[in-house]
Amino acid sequence: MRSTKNTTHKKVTLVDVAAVAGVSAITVSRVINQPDKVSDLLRRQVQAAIDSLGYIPNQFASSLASAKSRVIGVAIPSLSNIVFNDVLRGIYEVAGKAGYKVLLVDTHYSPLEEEKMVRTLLSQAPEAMIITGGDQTRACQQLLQKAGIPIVQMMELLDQPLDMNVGFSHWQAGYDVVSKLLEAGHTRIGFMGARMDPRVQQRMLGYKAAMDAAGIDWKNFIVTTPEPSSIALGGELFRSLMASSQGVIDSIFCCNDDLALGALFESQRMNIRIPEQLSLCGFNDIEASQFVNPSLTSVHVPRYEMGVKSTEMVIRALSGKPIEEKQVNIGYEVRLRKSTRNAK
Amino acid sequence: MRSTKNTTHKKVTLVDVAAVAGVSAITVSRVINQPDKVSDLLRRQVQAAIDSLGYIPNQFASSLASAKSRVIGVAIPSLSNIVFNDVLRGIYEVAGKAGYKVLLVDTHYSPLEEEKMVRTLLSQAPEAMIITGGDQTRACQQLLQKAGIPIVQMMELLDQPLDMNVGFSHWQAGYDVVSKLLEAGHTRIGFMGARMDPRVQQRMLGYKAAMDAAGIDWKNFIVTTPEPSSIALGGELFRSLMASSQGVIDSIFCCNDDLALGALFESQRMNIRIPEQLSLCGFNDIEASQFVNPSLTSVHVPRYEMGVKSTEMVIRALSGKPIEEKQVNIGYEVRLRKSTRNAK
DNA sequence: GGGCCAAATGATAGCGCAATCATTTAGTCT
DNA sequence: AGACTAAATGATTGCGCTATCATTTGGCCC
Repeated sequence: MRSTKNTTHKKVTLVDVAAVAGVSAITVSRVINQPDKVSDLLRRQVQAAIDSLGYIPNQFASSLASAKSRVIGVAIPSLSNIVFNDVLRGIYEVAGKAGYKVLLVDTHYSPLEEEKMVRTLLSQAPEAMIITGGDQTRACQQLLQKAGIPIVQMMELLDQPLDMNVGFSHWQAGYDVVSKLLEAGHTRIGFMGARMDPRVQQRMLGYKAAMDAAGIDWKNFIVTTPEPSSIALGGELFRSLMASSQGVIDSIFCCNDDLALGALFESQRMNIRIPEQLSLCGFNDIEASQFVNPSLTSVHVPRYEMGVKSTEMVIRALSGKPIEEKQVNIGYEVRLRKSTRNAK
Repeated sequence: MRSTKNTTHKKVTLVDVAAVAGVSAITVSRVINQPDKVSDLLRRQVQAAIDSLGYIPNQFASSLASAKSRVIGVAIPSLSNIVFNDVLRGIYEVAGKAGYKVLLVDTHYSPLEEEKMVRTLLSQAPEAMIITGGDQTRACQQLLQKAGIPIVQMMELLDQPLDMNVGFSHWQAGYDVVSKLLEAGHTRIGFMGARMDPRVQQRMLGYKAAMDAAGIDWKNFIVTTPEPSSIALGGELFRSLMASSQGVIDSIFCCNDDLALGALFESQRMNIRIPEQLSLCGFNDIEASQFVNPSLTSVHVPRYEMGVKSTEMVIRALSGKPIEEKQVNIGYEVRLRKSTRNAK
């Protein structure tokens, strides 16, 4: 493509802008990065040159020279799981406002994949990282620690965080759910689990602990699968649990709301009345849970707030301000709704 | 922090690796970027040095020197709307496999925000862009065109794409839905719309066109709101539509499944029987629609495939191969389920 | 065995910007 | 008015890497 004008298609650089504005390159740089260090007159002049040339700074050059990327690396285990939507929204919200870009990767619930992704992320020289949970490979943890940047591990409370930690105890939440069901007079409490990632495992361990504490044998009350969770799968697991438990169970704790909704819809098709014949409890409290009929008892988790808090913490760490608490318990709340009855 | 070893905390560079491996810097660079151009011996030697030093390449330096970012910029209107999850999954999948990073921004359904975000994105020198729809500001379009990189506008079919385009006709889909309802004997067809972004507008125009073609007055059959869509809102709009239409409508076309589910759940609470008293149709065909009772008639859209196709197209364009079709109609399918009855 | 070619490796330069330090200008005080 | 300070602006240099071209090495042919 030829151009008769002098507007070649070569990239516009700082120097070009400086030439047009009749100033030095560094002044242009200042107009962009520290506008208050430049006089009004020059600032206007330079801004005009920037606009007329359509100048866009080259972040690579900038980052290379300043050793600052303005990037926060984020690793989540799944893009399909809507649970992470809200977390991401919080992260993007806070990061964006503070002038940080977010580089997001999906680890597909695999520590090995995660290690590879973290490598990729680190080569972008992120100024901080937000990652999910604590089951990184040893190599991955070393990489992260060696990076010497603020790190938040989010979603669950960890015994030995790499750096900072925002989350809640999934074990305790599982324990609490079962306790509530026991209080309401249930005794034969089933458990449905899918994907079985570390957090689901914790919920299940909480379930088992509470059952053990109540002296109830749970051996025939559990169905799990490593498959990714879905409403469809919830229906299947429900059928399978009803079959294997010979129909004696009086309630089910589902490891998440997808499974619980699947179970609920399937129970409707099987003409099993919820909660009269069976109480149902989910986890995460997604929007549908509140509106489905009967409304679904679930564990509400402040996901958006978790994203916000995680991001605020890394940004605070970057600003050099002291961090009050390296570990933040963001909490949760068991919300009893109509899918669980009082069986006493 | 002092270190007695010679492993200072200074960043490890290519030169350091080269020194340890006893080769020149450029050879290390080749081991990383064009391994087959280096002899086995040296490659192993260098790899050992890389591993022992924990070297991670600095992408900024690399990108600056090579003028290649290996980044694809992606702009979507909302992180909370699960519809984009599937699209993103497709994008990340294909991009990741081809060695591209994805830089994602959320435009909050605002062209102005989008323009700002596109600016940010462009300063990262993405090699290609995937953006949503066609309602960019004029300035934004100019920026994009000036960037001279492959661009896909996805989600809807556009009359004048900036470059490439992957999507389907929301107008036609709206028209088709109403046609099916008419065929099934419905005449008083309502419309519920939220957010009213360009694609929802198109669906509504399709609805109106089909109603006009059938000679049916739709004036009192429409409720819309600029608020973001949700199940809760679906319930509210449903009540409002039932009130304003004086209960004469025999079916409702909801602009998406969230609204439809909200309407369905609310109708259950209001003891309105679906589909006996009222047919209900959604849009997008999210997973819940298939499993809710009664199952929800909806318009199935290949979202994952849309993400995949969009990304494949930009990558193909980047590889210099010719593009068969600059515009791809990804299609859709009206899936009739139990929430719509045959009223004839 | 001399000459030739391809493969392997290296030396040099520069990508576009900001850190650093140097210089100029304007402002203030006595 | 002179001396000093702060604010504004500029010159130089290098961030870590890769493109480009130059050089070396080894293999092979007649």
